[in-house]
Amino acid sequence: MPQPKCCDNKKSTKDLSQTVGFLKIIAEENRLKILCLLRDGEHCVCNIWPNLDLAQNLVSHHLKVLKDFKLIESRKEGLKVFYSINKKEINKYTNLLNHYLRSYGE
Amino acid sequence: MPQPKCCDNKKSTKDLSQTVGFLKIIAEENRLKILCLLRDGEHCVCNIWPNLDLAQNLVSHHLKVLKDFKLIESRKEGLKVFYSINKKEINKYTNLLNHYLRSYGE
DNA sequence: ACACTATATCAATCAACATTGATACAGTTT
DNA sequence: AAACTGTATCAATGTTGATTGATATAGTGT
Repeated sequence: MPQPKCCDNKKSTKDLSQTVGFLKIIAEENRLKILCLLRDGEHCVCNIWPNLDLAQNLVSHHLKVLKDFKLIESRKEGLKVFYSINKKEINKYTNLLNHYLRSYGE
Repeated sequence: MPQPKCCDNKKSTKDLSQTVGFLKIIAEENRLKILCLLRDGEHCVCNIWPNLDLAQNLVSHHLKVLKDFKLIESRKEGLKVFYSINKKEINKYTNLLNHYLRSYGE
């Protein structure tokens, strides 16, 4: 895979800023943990919440941040809301990021 | 590679928080750009600076943040200071991070 | 020693973002 | 319909971190 140029044109500038946007979202302990928790499939808030030493409304807030950025999706079932990973988006950003990190070689 | 557990023990808690620390460092446009610029080898500040639409002291500041976290190293030669990637550390954190991101599969 | 160049540091301000507390809403059970 | 449960929203506060402006330091050339 070609290495990204460093903002020497429009495309690479956009790539960098998208990547940084993604990084800002996941550079938060609780949010990264949420993503980690959702790896084995969808979970309702009532299941996520107890795993994060946080107030309920804060969990809700972080879920919203992740969802607004499309890293997760939600589905309502009765009173409960189930969240799951949006693999497509996560992979998109992971690939972008790997452009920047992977190529340092040994 | 085994997937990291989500803070259900001391080791995985430390991994997560180290990863988040790394993410916070690189989740800044200018810093990620600096890392990107340094991929083809070492550069002096006088070379990095013009690539970042920033004041000189700010470039210096971001370099310090990266260096304090050991993501880059520096070498002085006369008046100039040359910075380069600390591949070992970058790879360490990249691997940690990949534990969290890579495994979402297709 | 003096002027100059490259880089770093420091205090102050500003902006972004996480957290708190209170409250709202939607769906369920009685 | 009233009470309850699970989740979301909102305004206010607090904290972290980026930026600015001014100044310092270290090395170089005269």
